[in-house]
Amino acid sequence: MLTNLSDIHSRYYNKRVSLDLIRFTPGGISRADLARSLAITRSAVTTIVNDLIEASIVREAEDGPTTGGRRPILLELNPQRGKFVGVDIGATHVGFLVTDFACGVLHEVEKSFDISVSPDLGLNQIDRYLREMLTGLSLDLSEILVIGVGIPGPVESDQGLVISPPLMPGWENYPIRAHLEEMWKLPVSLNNDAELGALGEWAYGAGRGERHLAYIKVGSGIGAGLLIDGKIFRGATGSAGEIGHTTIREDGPLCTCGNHGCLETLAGGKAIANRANEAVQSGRRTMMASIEPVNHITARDVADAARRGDLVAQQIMKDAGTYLGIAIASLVNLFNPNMVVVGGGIAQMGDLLLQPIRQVVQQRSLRSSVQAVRINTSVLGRRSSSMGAVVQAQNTFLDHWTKE
Amino acid sequence: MLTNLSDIHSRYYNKRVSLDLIRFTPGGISRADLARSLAITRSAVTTIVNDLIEASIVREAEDGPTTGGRRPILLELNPQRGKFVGVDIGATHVGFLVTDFACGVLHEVEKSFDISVSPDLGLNQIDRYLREMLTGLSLDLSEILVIGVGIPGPVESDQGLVISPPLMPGWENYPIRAHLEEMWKLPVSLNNDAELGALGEWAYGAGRGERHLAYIKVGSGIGAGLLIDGKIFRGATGSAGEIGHTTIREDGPLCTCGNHGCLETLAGGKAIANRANEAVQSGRRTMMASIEPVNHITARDVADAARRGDLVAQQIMKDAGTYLGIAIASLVNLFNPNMVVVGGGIAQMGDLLLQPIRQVVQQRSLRSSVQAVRINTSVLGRRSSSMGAVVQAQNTFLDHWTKE
DNA sequence: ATACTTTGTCAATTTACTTGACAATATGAA
DNA sequence: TTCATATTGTCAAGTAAATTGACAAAGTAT
Repeated sequence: MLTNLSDIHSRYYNKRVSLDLIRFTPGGISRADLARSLAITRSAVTTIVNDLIEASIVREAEDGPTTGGRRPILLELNPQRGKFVGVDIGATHVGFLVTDFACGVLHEVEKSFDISVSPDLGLNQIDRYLREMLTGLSLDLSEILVIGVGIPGPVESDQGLVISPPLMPGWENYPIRAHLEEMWKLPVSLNNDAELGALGEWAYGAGRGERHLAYIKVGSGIGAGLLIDGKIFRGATGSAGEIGHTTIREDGPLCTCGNHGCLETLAGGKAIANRANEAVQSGRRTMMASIEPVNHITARDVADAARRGDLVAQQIMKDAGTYLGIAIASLVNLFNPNMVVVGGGIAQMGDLLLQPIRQVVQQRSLRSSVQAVRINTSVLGRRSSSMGAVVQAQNTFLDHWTKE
Repeated sequence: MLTNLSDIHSRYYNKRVSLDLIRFTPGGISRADLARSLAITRSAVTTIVNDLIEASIVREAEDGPTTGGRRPILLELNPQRGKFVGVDIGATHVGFLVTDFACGVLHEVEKSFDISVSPDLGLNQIDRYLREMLTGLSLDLSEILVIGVGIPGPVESDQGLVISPPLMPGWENYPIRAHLEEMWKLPVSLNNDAELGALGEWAYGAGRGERHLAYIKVGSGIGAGLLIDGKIFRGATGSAGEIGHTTIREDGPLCTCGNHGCLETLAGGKAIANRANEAVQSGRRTMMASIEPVNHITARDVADAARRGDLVAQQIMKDAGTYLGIAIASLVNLFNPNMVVVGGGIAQMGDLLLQPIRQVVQQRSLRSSVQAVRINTSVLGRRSSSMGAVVQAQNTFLDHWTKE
């Protein structure tokens, strides 16, 4: 996050960064600490913080631990300043999160969804889900400050649309953000779901405060979100981190993108399901053989079986982990992150998946990069992207507020 | 380059960015343009520029092209403000560049060097080369403002040393920068050579002004330098861009790093030489068979033969290009750069190398990323790293000056 | 000529920050 | 307890980097 001057005018920089430090410093931060972090005097911080308190954005919390002098007064966001909504649009589901101003979760819903319908139909469906949820909470749309939205394709963030998304071909160049802002009469921030997962885990999950973080989202597809200095890195056209279509085995299965042996065809949710169905059909001894209807085993079934000790399922997960490891090893070599967070549905597997990943990375990556990187599964689980969407919504609000 | 506020105090930010805009805007920049870029008023720019002119850092150049009103006065660096030296330490050679304050080249030398000697001996050798060169130019060390140094290993830039460098094992944790500053009584900036190549090509070469740039240096080893928003990206431990040890073929040749089939063993200078020697030994028809002594064909010999139409040599170069393409395709997917510059000795091959690279990237990378990326060979040639070293030296000087 | 633009500068004002002081708390030693 | 020392937070006065609003200088278009 830590704000960039290309976005914010230099005049308001210290005010904006103070807000970020208050938002993301674990255990809160005092005025004196702010002064040290910003390299300005305590007096200057006093006037900045007075501004923030007067605008009801920040409030004083309890006193902090002493260090041999007067106790510091810790500062925190004022949860009552307003509400945010985060929407995580997936290929088959859409998740909603309602939070207070400090990102405290007030409500959470997940609904089924089909990304392959037209954008018009899809966004109207999402609109109905959202209004239904808010009605149930006795909330009006106008009480929401900003809505953050995540979507499984490369986002061109200036224009608020997706460009050449492999998973959602019909949505190309559709003005998603403009449509939503028109529909809801609210500011909307639109981002790629893996980017948001990275942001969510960085802010409140497994990667709190890590400088450079990569979040690998393994769902139907596979994508990575990259955070550099706590800021989302999008690349030239918003498709940085699209590792799902990296070739891992040239003689591998055919992918929807036209190539053979993409990571997605080897370690994605569908790939895992396919391999399980093949195993059952070829008559191997596995508890997955009893799953009905025949040939409809899902990735989730494989994960369940693996957890219950099924050797065939475990081998499938281990293979998927190895393929993921190959891609992550090359990411670690190129990007040298402080942390890699593995998320998406598959991440619930925990060590069964992490162990082969860690092993391959250890073997294939440069020593100095391996020593620096922590590899773990997501802490927020299916919430990471919608949580990231809320953080981006909060960002949008604070950016706008700071400018005036 | 474009300066980051984490390095520079917010008070001096506009002054520092003005300098960068004056340095790197092709065709110069006027006060009015500065005001627009910085989003401050022309009055404010006037006082900033007056400061810079009074310090002899900037001067007024000729008038710019009119746009229907008074002609703008273009600003440029004052070449006479002082001199910089750039040093590019390679595995087998060391290159020196002496420039004026505006990075205009005054002198250039390349000497043979052996990185496998101890750091003490190596740095003393470099010291002798430098003093010899300056004597020849009737220059005293004290007339140099800053010396920029590039080195073929991952640099920990705070401490000014290399960590676990595959190419220069004896140098690990040796305080290189401290030693040089002590020896020369001058400020020294130490960076990885591929990073500097990227910076050099970005500032004055094939990638002028590109937002996100990757520079691939193919020499004895293979490394990449990454520029994000015109700033060097080092990663957590300074080893971002170390793609030489990415596994390309698991059944490939053994690498010095202990793994099999690293990119370096397939497309590096040594790999190319090895394949040529093998071809000659196996009796294939090639003009390289006449090279003496037997079994001592170098990568340069292969390049020469390929350029003169030798089919065996051309096939070897094409294969190397294909392997490089595989690594670059995965870099393009992950990093989504605006431009990839291929440099190092091998880059002189031009299209013979670029064609297979472009073809593989086209085939293996995401469409939206491929459309955005330009792939070209270096313009500065063997100068790119030493030029980048000078740019970093200039950076160091300007950072320091701005703070006081 | 006249109207219209754009660039660069000046004096007066605003504002973000510093300086230097001081009160309010805390710890630790005599 | 009492005193020295340290840290946090605030206040009034001063500094300096910006703004505002004016204007001259230098160009183009009609």
